[in-house]
Amino acid sequence: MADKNFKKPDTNRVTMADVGRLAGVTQVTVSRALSHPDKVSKKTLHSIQDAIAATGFVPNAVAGALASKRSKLVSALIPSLTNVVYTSFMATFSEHLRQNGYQVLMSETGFDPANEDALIATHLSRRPDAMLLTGVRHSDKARKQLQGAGIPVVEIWDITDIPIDICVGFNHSAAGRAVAEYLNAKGHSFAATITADDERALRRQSAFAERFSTFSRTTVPDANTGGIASIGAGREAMAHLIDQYGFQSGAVFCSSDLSAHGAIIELRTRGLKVPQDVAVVGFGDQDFARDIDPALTTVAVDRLQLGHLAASSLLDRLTGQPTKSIHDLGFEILTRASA
Amino acid sequence: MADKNFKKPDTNRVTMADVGRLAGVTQVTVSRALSHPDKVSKKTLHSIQDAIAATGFVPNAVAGALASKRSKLVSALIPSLTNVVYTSFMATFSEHLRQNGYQVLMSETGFDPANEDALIATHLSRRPDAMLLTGVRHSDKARKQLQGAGIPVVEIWDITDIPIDICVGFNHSAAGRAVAEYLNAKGHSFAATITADDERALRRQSAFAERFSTFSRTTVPDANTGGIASIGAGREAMAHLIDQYGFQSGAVFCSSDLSAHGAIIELRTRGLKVPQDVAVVGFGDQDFARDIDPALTTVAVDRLQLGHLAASSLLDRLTGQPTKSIHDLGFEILTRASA
DNA sequence: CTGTTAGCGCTTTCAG
DNA sequence: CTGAAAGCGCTAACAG
Repeated sequence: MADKNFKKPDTNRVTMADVGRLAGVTQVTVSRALSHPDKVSKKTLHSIQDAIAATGFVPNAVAGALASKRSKLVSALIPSLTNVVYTSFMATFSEHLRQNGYQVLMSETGFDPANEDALIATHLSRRPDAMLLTGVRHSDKARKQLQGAGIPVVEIWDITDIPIDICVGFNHSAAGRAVAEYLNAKGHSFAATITADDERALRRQSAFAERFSTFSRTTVPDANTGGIASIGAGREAMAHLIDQYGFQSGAVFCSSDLSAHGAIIELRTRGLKVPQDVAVVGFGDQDFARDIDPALTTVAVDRLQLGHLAASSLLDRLTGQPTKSIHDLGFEILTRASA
Repeated sequence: MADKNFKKPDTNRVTMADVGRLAGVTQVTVSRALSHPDKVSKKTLHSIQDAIAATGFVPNAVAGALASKRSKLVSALIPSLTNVVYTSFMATFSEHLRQNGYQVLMSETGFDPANEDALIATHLSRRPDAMLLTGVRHSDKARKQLQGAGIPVVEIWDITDIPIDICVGFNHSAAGRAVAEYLNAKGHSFAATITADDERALRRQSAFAERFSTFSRTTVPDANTGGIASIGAGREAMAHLIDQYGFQSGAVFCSSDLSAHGAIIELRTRGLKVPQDVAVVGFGDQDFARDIDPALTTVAVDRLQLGHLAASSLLDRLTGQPTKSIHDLGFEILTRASA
């Protein structure tokens, strides 16, 4: 809005035509030299390369994209930039795509679903060649827009029978149930949960609570940490469970390793022993999970695999290869000291 | 390379011309309705909006950028996507820019400086309206390319007298010295450091070591954690300090809150008390610093302010406002329980 | 192997 | 307030 409609101080931008002039060929030949060097004679190739070096030519990908209808851009919408769970995935994903000549345009959606539609439109205006979305719950409008764009779309971190195009993730309810079974097998008869305000985390929590209560016939109290999981939020939630529910023995299933870490700190500060008094299970298997004391029992998802699959299935679509559209990565409970 | 030169299945993309046809005006009027709605009559504005809704038109920002020479894109090169220190800054930065109609194209440079030049070129090919770089050490080639692009550039996390254009950060050597003085004032006569392989971290470390040794007349052993700071790396480094140097009392200055956290865990696991036996100082004031036990004494930089200033000074340049080119944010030692 | 000819879908003058 | 004309810098056929 504060847009001054300011015109860029026409930097003497070098074009392919300029390079061509210097090398004694037309602009088209320069274009060819760059994209199909084998279709150009060694001699002209050389003089073009010299001309490029001399002029400091940087190709204009904007013009290229307009002409070719391929932007070599992949849009990625993730809930949070500061959550390592998402960014570590993105690092793998981006790297894989970059190696194939694509750049990733990433935006944070936050945890407000309303935000997503607007962001999708903004991203589509850049004419990305493909798009990555987090989760499988998207508005009808979003689905329609994406279908209209006619580009490959991958939805990650969750699975569904009816993906927009491709999905790669795992079943969150199944994960919640598996943890309930694990803790029951360990002989726990009381359990609580610490959950962030995230749709998938809530699904794990409710599946956990439902299953666990079939074993213990007690209800499973939950402490919600709000939007973002953190060590601080985990401490607070644990404090709440202790103060409000007198929770001093049993097991706690946290929606994130971070809040689990916080819960452990709070328990120890109060003189409670982990896992003897309270067992703690995290989620995500972040890098620190094995390094804290006690080492954290948690649910692991192969994020590397996730990043690779998301990228390679898009790449397959982009190159016309056949691809599976539903990838269930599963998960694994890693037993460590905390539970 | 594996590029099949695959052509996009010509989705019947709606253009401004299509919208115009439906609304009974020319393409130009549609363009105006979108960018200068006040220059179009209420009536045509309405019929255009209806036509847009009916067709599901999404403007083509690629064509727009080519014609206007403004991409509304800002490139950002950061060392690591998984380091909260950088991403929390980016969240602020991106948000501020988005509110002004810009999108941020972010890439990870890693800690290998050689990578940067290639990435800068790739980014410049998208014709961003501005660029953000991390640190103030850049190759001559990079500087030249950036100057040739003629766009505003902001360098963050460090300061220099000769920024490419704008820099906003603080003096890392001064921070290192300040911590040395702080620990000396607390009466410590032995100190060690735990440092990641990061140019700025190394500068803090060497300034710290130099200053501290003028007080204590002992050398300051350093344990290098390699590329990325983490809790695990901090534990290992602390173990190394204890095992190799018999370091069981004194103070440790860590280049990151993460490694400091790891150091504390290692110390406690070995039965050493923090801060009674060993005092620990971190760097960065990450969100968890106040939440761990003992709460972490650390060096804080106002990341929010950093994000805002980086964005607003670019925006100032973009709108032709005068702007300071060197912003020294300073830093602050936050005294908590660990040192 | 190289050049010619047409656009890609917009924004920007300049007229009316 | 609206339209006509001219490109932005490149890629994609098609000739030669």
